[in-house]
Amino acid sequence: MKLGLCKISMFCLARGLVIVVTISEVAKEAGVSVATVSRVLNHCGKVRPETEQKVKEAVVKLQYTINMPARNLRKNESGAILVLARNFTNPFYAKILEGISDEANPAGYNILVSASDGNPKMGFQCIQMLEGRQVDGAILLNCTEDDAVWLKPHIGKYPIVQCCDFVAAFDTPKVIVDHFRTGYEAVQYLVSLGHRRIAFMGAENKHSCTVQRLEGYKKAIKDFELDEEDALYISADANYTFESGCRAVYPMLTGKNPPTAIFCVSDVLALSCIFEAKELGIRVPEEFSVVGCDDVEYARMCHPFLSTFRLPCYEMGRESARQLLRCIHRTPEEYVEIIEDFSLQVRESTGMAGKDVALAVSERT
Amino acid sequence: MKLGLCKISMFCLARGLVIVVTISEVAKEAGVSVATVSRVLNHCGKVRPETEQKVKEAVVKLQYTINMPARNLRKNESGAILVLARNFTNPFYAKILEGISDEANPAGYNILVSASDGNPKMGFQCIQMLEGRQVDGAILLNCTEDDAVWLKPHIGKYPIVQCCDFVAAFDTPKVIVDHFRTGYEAVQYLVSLGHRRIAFMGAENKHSCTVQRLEGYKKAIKDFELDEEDALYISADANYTFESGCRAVYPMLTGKNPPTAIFCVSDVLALSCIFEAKELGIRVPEEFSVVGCDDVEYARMCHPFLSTFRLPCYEMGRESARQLLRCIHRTPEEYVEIIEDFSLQVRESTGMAGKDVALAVSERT
DNA sequence: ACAAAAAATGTAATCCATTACATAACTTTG
DNA sequence: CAAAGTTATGTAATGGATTACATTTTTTGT
Repeated sequence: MKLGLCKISMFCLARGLVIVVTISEVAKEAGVSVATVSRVLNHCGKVRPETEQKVKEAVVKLQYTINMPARNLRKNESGAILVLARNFTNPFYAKILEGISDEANPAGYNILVSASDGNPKMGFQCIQMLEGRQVDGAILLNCTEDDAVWLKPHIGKYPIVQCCDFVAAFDTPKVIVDHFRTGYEAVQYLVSLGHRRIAFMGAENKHSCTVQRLEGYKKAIKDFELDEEDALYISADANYTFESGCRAVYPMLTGKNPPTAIFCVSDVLALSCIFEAKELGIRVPEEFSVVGCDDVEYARMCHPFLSTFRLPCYEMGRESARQLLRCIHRTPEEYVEIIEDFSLQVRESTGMAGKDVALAVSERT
Repeated sequence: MKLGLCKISMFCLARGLVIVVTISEVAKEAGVSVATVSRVLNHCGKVRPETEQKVKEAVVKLQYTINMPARNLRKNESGAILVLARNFTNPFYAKILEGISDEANPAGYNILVSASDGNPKMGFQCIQMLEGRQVDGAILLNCTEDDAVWLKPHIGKYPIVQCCDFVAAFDTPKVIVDHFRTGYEAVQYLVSLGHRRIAFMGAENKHSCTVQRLEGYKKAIKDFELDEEDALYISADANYTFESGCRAVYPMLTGKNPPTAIFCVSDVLALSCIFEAKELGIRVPEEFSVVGCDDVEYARMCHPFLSTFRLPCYEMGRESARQLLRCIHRTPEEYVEIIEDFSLQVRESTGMAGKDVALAVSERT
């Protein structure tokens, strides 16, 4: 780290000189009472147009701005909502966040973010901020059973929405996709291509998307009477990192009787499978098919383009915010479990089982 | 979108029943004055250990939590900082955000995020939140000349730090890398591999990283007496999208006398060049070398691994937060321009000019 | 044991906007 | 033109914590 040219910030001096203009000064300037000023500011109550004009002029002249903490105190609200996620480096969460912003900002709410990094301090933080009235509600992106300790006693007390990953038993609005179905349909799709040995890559966490997809996968394996072996379930680390995906899939690909296809609970993991397969000289999709989940933008940045489930992240974000605002404004709907649709994007990382057929297929698409 | 099982939220009912415990109730319970309770809560002033004990017990018994808006009003602070960026979908910004959080959270500050999407409402928002005392300071990730209108009159009035992209003329603390040098060194490096026709891919924005890299590039082109042609400068869209990168590089690669190397102002754009080259049957790096910027994790997810400049995003985030907190606490340092180091990660997307030599090199590494 | 110094605690003002209620000004109606 | 009804405006309480200053209690020194 290098230090640049010397520039002394005049900040200290300047800061002390800021004169704080309050509502009563505006009132004095306009020759009215504070109540009238407040009424103009809040567009409520009856004010004679000419009075309103005077007030507005005074506001401009004195460059008045509302002191939000004061208003918040009086109104007992904060005008902010909390978004709690494992991390925002994941483009998947970033997209949800975008949706939340687009819905909440126009409604006058600010977004506070907090990355829990998967550890349970999350609950403490969250409750802390709700109790401290720093936020009016929270959207949880990675709720798991582990959160019962802190969440259970507070459900119904504060506006909380579960988005994406969730725990069914917690009675909050939920905006989710049917993860079980993704697992089931992934297998179904691969079976339709002729695969019989299909692996599953999860992650070392209790996220519902991981857990339920595995269940869907297992159900499908049973239903279609496919090879059922513990060796076919592997796990990357809790954060779905590329390296952990490579490490997890390597022994499977080099062992005897490897699978001909795999379903991964995230795109990054799917990319790691494709990468590792290529490293080992295994052709994708001719010899090994890979299905991912999320449809991040990187899924189409190098060949083979990834076949993956597209989840409506942005829309889920918006819907979560919508639900949360309903709770905050005490107008929740009767239906609080909203299941968004997903769709399988068939691209280049999947093909028919058996090389020759596969080649023919991949050439056709 | 489908609606799930009917679950009526009991939220409405429960909410109304929350009894608000105030500091004076705690005082009464503990048999002391509010001042004493406050002193215990803030760990300031002298309080007899046994009194402190009584207060703490009362706090636990009544489940008291501080009303933050009230405290903030009195202390004239918000305990929050604003991070303004074009978007957080970009992993580059997400990483910076992570650094900011890790520094600011332990110091008791919450993080408010706002995606400006590159439009000038940004300034309005930012000033709005500072004036409204909703945040104690702001970190700007995409400051450009366009922001002068709103920013100039407020510099020194509010704690503001420029991170990453910046405008030199705005006298705020800056945490940056020397973008000019990245441009220069990219060319220098490519020249060392024997390249003489080197292109540059920028973006349709005024970000300093785009602008200054182009300047560094041009200077190097002059210094090394290389081919200097307008046709060698191309631009992707303002958001550095993959598709726009593909569109921009296509005519160049298919035109006559194409370059043998290109330097891109972002990794996603570099990946788009590699992609497009491969589509056209141009081998990377044997026939076409590509250098990126940012070193996002996707740079090493498929071959050829991208040669790129690694910027210390996380550390820049931390340092920005550190600087901002100094401003907020009125203890800015004498040096407010902090230049972080970058490093070129030489990987597989660059090679010697001329196929045979290039092959030899790529095999060696 | 008593004055002086130090420590602990309490009282009340303060931060600034909102809003219930009171009052004033203005219309309408018979 | 007065009474009743509307509409506009003002007064003062309120939200819940912090903190300067005042007062009480404890400790120290002789």
